[in-house]
Amino acid sequence: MTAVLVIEDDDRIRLALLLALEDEGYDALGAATAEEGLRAQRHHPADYVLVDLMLPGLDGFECIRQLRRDDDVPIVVVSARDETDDIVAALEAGADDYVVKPVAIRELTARLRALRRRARPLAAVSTPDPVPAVAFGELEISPEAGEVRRAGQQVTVTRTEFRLLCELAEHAGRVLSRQQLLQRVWGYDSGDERLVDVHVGRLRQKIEPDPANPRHLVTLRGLGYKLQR
Amino acid sequence: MTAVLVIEDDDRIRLALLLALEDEGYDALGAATAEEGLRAQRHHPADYVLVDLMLPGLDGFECIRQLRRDDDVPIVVVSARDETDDIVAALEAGADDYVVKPVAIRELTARLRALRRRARPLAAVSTPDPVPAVAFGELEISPEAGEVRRAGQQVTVTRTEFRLLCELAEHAGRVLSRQQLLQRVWGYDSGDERLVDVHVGRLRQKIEPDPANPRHLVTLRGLGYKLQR
DNA sequence: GGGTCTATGACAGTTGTGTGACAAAACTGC
DNA sequence: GCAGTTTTGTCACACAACTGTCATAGACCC
Repeated sequence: MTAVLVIEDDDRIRLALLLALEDEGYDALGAATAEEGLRAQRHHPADYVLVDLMLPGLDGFECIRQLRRDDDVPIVVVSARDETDDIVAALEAGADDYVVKPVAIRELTARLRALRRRARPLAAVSTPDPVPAVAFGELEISPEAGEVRRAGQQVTVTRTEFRLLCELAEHAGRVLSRQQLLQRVWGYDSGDERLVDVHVGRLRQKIEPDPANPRHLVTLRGLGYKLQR
Repeated sequence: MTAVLVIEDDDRIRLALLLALEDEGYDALGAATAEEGLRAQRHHPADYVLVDLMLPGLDGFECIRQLRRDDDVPIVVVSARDETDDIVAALEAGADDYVVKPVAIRELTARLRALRRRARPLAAVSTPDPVPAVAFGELEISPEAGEVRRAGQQVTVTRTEFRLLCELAEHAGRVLSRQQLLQRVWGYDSGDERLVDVHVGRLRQKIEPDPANPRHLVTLRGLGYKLQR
């Protein structure tokens, strides 16, 4: 599950945020001070950090700088102050986004998802030999690791589906005919083209937000299939 | 230099943004409509795109979706509307950030810099080779991608329409008789010439701004059809 | 104004695509 | 090897999209 750390000294606001985030399906954790938050993040790294600016002791700016020193986690400032100076300073300190309280939980989670799309896949940073991942907006394909993620969520695809997806990804934006796919994915020189349809259908069930209206794995009638962002 | 594309229909706001961005050392380019912006980005990709939501013709949301389809460029919405629904919809459509007008230029550039930190180094790997397209004035025909775009906006044409269009484009500026088209597009040595009319009509519905007064796909009475700029 | 040419809406036949059901094949743990 | 599970390929059918024909109305030319 996706974990969020909320660093906010006001108990009521922190609690409200935590509850709202949990309602949205996040695993939310709170900290009342910067020090506490930094410690928590060091020991149990969350996937996102929300941080207030006005904190007792170490303030938000410093908290962001310290977080950034050894963590690439997306940081969103949630502050009551709507001053350009604060916004600029927070972003310069290393924050990724800045929203002004009170903020609708839907906006907040939408911003988290937007950040998720940009967040570096962990592997690319921490693995000495980076896995050549391919990203298509919400879709991430790691051919080496043999895994596929949609909006950060890992989805399990079968080997055939994976090969099919890779083949399409390799020629992203271009149409591949059913014949070409049969050839490249299955190694068949001829065969029933319906086979491709079926596997495309199954793949859509797994990687499309709305499989009935595919946005990435699209059909080009009479031509074949194409993968696009 | 870092290039920014500003898609905003209000001339004064666009100009103000462009000047301010240039002051900050960016190479700023403006577009008054989504269509114009999409075309600009396709031909001269900028490093960032700022886009308004309320645009004449194609609106901002659709513009974002189309940009995202084959571009990983950071997109920031600059809108007068401060509604949660708009913010969520824009972010879901693929925007990376959303700021409310009027916005301090310092905040905007700070947000751009924050986005740059996140800009996917993977982009180079994941961005597919640009799909070759034949440009024809406002029209772009791309056999590889199996698509046709008018003013940057994708239009779906059927296979027959596509072949017909290609045939006309190949002999752009010259008249092709119905017989010639029947021969080349359909492979018929003889047949009802009305068939060509019908398909030309359907094609016009899709690619002409005003299908009743065709400007590109014109009739030459008694001779045939011609594609012109 | 009459003849010719063109545009277009309606329609039915055809083709292409999506999908659920099912059985064969491959894999798994024992 | 065996029983249970997952994956794969085949098939049939329903549905959607496309195509070509036709009829009608309108545009154009002399």
